[in-house]
Amino acid sequence: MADKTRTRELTPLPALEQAAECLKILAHPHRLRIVQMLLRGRYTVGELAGACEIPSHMASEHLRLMQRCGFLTSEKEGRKSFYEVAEPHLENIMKCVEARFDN
Amino acid sequence: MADKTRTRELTPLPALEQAAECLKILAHPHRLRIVQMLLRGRYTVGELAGACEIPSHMASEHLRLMQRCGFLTSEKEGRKSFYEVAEPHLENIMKCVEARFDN
DNA sequence: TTGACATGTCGGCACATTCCGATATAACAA
DNA sequence: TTGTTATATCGGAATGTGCCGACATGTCAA
Repeated sequence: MADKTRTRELTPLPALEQAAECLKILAHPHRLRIVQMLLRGRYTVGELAGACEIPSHMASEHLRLMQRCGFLTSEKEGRKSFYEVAEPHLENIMKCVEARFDN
Repeated sequence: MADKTRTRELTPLPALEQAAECLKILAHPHRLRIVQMLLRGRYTVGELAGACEIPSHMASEHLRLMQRCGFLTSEKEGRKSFYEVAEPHLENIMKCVEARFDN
């Protein structure tokens, strides 16, 4: 085991296929903004839609997509739905994105 | 400036659009493997194609795509082309992916 | 009840992406 | 030269995604 950096095993292809699917879901400006907001708190569909400047039924579709793949969870309160982050690794990936693209 | 964690500015939408384009390019199992290998060394099209188990002309297309967006650079040596990583942030993002999807 | 509001779902058009065969170019060997 | 190897590029078929209008559901207020 001379040089761990060079000889470390490669991630198996099936795992990379999973990773690619998750990245594809994240790879959308409105979904990135939604995740960024939800990492800071709990928001309704309408609030997230407003922040993305899109109609709320489209925010609802993005949220459904991210809920189906385990990124988010939701809770109904009256006629509002509050969403929050369910996948803890989103924070790290978002930090990478911010480190590269903020300012 | 009470709570930096909650009140930190959101990344502006144009920056998130750029981020989404980069993530979309990364969001492919063969391209992830290529990046993972190139983070460990310098490889030819044929070597990368072999590792991905795809024909080399398809590896060539993935490499061209990642070169156009600034992820990679290439150098010709005889009839071979060696590729290497040009965007330093790829290492961080790849670490996030490995932390979540390895094993 | 009626009406407004918040969210969710459906159908379809437009566009992008993936994959592949075929072909092109350029380097090397015989 | 001819043939082989390594890489790159083109065109098209199949598939996927984003976006939008329209509609459905459920909640609250008057």
